[in-house]
Amino acid sequence: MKKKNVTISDIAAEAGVSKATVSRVISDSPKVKAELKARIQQIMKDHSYIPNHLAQSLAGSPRKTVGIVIDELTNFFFIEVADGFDQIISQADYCMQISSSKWNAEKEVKLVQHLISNRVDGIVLAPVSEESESLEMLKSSGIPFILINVIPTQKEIAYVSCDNYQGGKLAADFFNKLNRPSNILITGFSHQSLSLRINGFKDNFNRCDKLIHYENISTYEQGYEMASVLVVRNGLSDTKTALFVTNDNVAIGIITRLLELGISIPEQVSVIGYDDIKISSFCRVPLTTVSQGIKDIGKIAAMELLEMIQAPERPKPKHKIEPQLIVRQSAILD
Amino acid sequence: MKKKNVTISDIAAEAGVSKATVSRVISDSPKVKAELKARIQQIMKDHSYIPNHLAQSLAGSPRKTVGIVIDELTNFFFIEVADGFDQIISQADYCMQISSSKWNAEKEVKLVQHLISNRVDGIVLAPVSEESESLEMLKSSGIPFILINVIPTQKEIAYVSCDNYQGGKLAADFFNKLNRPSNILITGFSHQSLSLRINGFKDNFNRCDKLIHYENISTYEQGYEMASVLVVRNGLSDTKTALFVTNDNVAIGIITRLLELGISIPEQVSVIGYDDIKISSFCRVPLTTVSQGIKDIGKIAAMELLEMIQAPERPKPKHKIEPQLIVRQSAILD
DNA sequence: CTGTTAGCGCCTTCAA
DNA sequence: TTGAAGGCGCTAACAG
Repeated sequence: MKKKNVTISDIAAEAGVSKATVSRVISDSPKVKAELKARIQQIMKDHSYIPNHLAQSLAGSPRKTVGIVIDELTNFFFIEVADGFDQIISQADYCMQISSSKWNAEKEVKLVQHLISNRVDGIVLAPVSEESESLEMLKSSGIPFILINVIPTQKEIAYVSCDNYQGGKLAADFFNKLNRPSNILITGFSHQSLSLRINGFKDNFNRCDKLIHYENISTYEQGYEMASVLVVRNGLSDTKTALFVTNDNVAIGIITRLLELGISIPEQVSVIGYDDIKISSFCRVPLTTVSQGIKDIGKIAAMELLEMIQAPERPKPKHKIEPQLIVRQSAILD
Repeated sequence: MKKKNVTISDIAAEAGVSKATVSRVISDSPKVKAELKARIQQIMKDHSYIPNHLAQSLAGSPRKTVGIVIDELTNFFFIEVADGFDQIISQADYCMQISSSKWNAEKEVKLVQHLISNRVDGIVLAPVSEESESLEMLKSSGIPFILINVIPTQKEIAYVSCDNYQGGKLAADFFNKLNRPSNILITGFSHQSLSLRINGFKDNFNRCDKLIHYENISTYEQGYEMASVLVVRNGLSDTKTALFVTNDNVAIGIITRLLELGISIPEQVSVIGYDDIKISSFCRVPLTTVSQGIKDIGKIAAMELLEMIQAPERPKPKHKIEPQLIVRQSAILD
């Protein structure tokens, strides 16, 4: 005997009016006599009636909902982007739904499909790959969408992304000036944003022949552990070294461990990170890092998405955010 | 001339069959001739047809969606809970939607209402207050729900929460043994979980008369800044002090700053945190903290919620998780 | 195996 | 200012 959901008919019956009238009360239409309206509202309240939004949407009323699919929940980069996004979107009285693909292309497709089939008003996607299957689905769905953290290979797709190549170049320029005998590059999962950073770095660093490159280091913990390995394998205690770590989380993990091992930063080992997540400026050795204005990414994406929802036919907005090297303490020029 | 969404009728027409048949193909029913099925699937693919999930749900097919409302996105506690929750929930092939109330009761109500009106199958809520308005809505909605990070005052409400009073007591016991001349308590926003920790602490710490209490410190940054104040105002450099900080994020911020100021931890200042977020074990001075098994909270909530969705009539599950003091380095007994 | 007929809960003309 | 009727896209019995 599960409690049946109360519907518009129920409350219409109880009020002795038609469903249409109740519907008008729901949408706060001005053309219902005030007294009647009040009475109906009371009845709705008494029954804790909440309109079925699925039915409302099916029948044509606005969803007021947008979805955002990120790659990873436990990564401050994405969380900060989502947070910035939420700030704008909720001001406009939209609801935001986050979900995480966990860097899994299949899961991403599933989530995007779910969003589309739920007919949300707009979608923000941080795609696992720049040639994600999701893109075709998104395009043919007709739902406005924006990509983040990637520059789409196809034209006519909206995006907000850092100029990652340029970011890599900034780090390389700094490395060139730093001019350390030993130089190490530490990167994460394979992803367009990463390849560009790597290319930007390698194309501009003038001693790539001796560059050591470690891949697939993506988390704070992995960085922390990696640091010990680095010390042993690459003689960090003996040779003055520079580290370019393409993810702040990892960089902070590395620094934390290096300090524990008594290695001075930036004197003995200089570290440049990437992202400029919030804690980078607060950690033990404030991080010199390539900033991509994280909060902005979320906010810009939100504003543009809102625009696209209003006016879907406009040309697709494309934001390539200029990165900036923030010099703090983990790597400085003398 | 916006592209009209393709519907089940469209593809039925094109295939020259009835909507019912297409519907059967959608739900992968076995009783459609293989050949026909293949042909219809092809047509669906050609049109990038994605069924309208709103209509499906309205007509009775399962939503396969659950919602989780947390208080704060940029807080590892909630993110880790959500991540654990997601792990279980997605194995069961459900979609999870996260949203954040930002510690705002009104926004919480709005989000919960949104979830209910979207007729999700289940809801997890970290309520801003233990007497949240949301509870009534949730109860009368008939949708299974579980509260986290709070012990509801009403009976018959499912929850998964740490025994926060006990957590406070654990810290107090440790403080008693530590027996420092100066003792400071640093807490965050007003919330049941916090009051209990405070009570548990105060009821069991045997020198409360001299206890100094700072409130409303909730983030890493605030902790970082607070530390400088503490040093000046409470003479941390002169008097051996113990700090109980009811949030790891804050504790780490404080420690970071204290180290910068040349204060030794745990010798000069001992710090006990609360939550045992992931980075607590990896930070510069691994944190002694009260663990509430964060990942477990999410996972247990997920498993129970799934059960509740299957069998709504069963007694409501209630999990009071026993906290545990994890002694690492930031506070140790000699 | 496939088609027909009803709704699901709500909104939206169009009349009254 | 209110009501009646049709339809949104899909599923679920029943028939055939």
